[in-house]
Amino acid sequence: MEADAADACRPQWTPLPPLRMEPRSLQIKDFPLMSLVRNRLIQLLQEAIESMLEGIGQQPSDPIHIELDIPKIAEHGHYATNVAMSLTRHLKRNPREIAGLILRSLQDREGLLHKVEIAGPGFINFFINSGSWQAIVAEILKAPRVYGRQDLGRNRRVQVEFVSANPTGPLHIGHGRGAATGDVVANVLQACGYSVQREYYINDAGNQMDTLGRSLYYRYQQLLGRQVEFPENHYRGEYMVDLAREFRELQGDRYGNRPLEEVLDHFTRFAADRILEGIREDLSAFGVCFDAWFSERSLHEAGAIEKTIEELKSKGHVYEQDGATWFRSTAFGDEKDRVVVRANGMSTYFAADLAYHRDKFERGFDTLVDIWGADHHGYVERMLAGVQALGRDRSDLKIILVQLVNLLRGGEPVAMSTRAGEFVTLKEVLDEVGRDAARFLFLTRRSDSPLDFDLEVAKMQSNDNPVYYVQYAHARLCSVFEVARERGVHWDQAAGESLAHLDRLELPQELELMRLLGEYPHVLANCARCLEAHFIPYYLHELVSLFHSYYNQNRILGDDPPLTQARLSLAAAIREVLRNALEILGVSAPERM
RNA sequence: GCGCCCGUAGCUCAGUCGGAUAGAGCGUCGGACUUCGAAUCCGCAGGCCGCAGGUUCGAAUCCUGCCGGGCGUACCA
Repeated sequence: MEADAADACRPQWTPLPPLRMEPRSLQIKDFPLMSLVRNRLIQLLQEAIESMLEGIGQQPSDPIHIELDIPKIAEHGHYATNVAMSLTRHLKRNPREIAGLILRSLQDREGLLHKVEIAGPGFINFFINSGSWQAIVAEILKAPRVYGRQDLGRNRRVQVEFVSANPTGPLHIGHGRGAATGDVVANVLQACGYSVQREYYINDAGNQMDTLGRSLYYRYQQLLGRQVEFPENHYRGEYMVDLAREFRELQGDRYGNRPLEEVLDHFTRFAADRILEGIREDLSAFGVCFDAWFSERSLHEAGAIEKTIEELKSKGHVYEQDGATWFRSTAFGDEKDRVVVRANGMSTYFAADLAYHRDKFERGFDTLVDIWGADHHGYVERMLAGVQALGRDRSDLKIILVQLVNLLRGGEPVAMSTRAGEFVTLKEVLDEVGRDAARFLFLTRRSDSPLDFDLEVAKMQSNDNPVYYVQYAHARLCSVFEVARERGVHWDQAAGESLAHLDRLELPQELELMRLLGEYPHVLANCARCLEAHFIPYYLHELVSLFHSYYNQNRILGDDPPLTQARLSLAAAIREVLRNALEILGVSAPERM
């Protein structure tokens, strides 16, 4: 069982090679694999603006942020920027005049640009040379596995903590969404040059653990035929009965006559361990692995909570009132101070959380990312207050709230009540719809937006299901190469890498496809900046949609050998980007389907 | 009551440090397989971006108020 879980945990695709770079000496020009055209253009603009400011005797004030938009209208160019307009205030000149000054200083030595113009209120529109787009294909073919990787993170250490479901029951579909989100955010951060650790926090302390142990104990008693009443607000799910059965098989009937107090610990441990094992298995099946599993109990055992409260006390952030110990979170913007030690001497869950986050920082992480269910949003402010009281910056902790999942079947809501123990587990969903569809659907929504998850749609193998739309494109591309081989057409990959024949790619759709391929690194960078995954599915949809359209109108394998070579190179580049992006999503890229 | 999030096409949703004429899927309707995969493509229709003000060259995006929905408001975990 243990070995199976570990195997399932191993990715079935080839893992990405580790990022090996010297973190210190990095310049933009060292990263040709970032958005090739986009980043080069931004660089040219930066230089132009600096020299323009110098020319008119202005200080290059705050770092100038250059935003490059893709205009909605083709006549406005491939890229457009509004820097001239955003500089009006500082330079006290009108935007079109500034745009003119910038263009005068712009030095396009390598011939990136075909045409530049000033338009509207002061936009600068750029038209890119076809050759620049074609170079993107060559770059992708040279290093497809690392395409999109970049060094935004400069190796800064980030920890992503996610799922962290209480070990009191199996994971349900909502946890699945959190798992997919956390996993992909971590993948993205890794791809963007952060050093990432994935951690699961196990709430294995507190009242709920006793409740868990008692729940098992009572179910066990019932199995032995005792008339015991199962208490309200205990864990009534069917899984608890299964667990009792399993307990009885392994441990026999000898606990039947033992009083609860004597054996509670034993029952609790058994239940928690077994449930946690199940959680691990479910996550493995979902393709989610953690680097570390952190036990709340270990904090208690190490006295970390007391130490944390001591530290807060020494910094003057803690006071006594009504017999309890309070953390003055209002000093950092929380609406109300929070109890850390109750009047009965027990510390609160929040106190453990403070200790936990203190521990994370002590382990050397520069930034912490917490992924929480949106029902915990009321805890965000106090946690941020805690981080600040511990001497860190508020921005060192990023809390991502993942909204709840509404489970539907054929448009009808599926009743889910945790209290009655009737909920749809992640495992059931995976068994029914499959891992690829589940992951993809979880990720096609902004995390802060509630998600309708329809089981019927999810398992539908048709155009209703976006995941197959994307995978189909990949399979189709593979099939093209298969057919080429059958016909004895040899694709000269080396030629593609060296740009040979690529100048034959000049159809508007081809240029647009190449432009999109070039945007991929920028999509990843956006995901890393916003800590959001959903841009990737949307990007994939756009890319694939354009490809399908192109494919239906043009033949890749034709009777013009150089053109065929060029199109095969383009097809290969698209396939590589699809594979690359799907891998980040944890979704397979099938060669056949 | 207070706090957070959300109101964009019939439905589900993108639009993320304010940009030019508002985007996609699904659904409706009509077309395209003798040709590299029709799980695909092409076309038509569909909008006071919840409402009202404000900020400015410019607002779906920022601010204020209201309306509607979700969640949270413990010396629970």
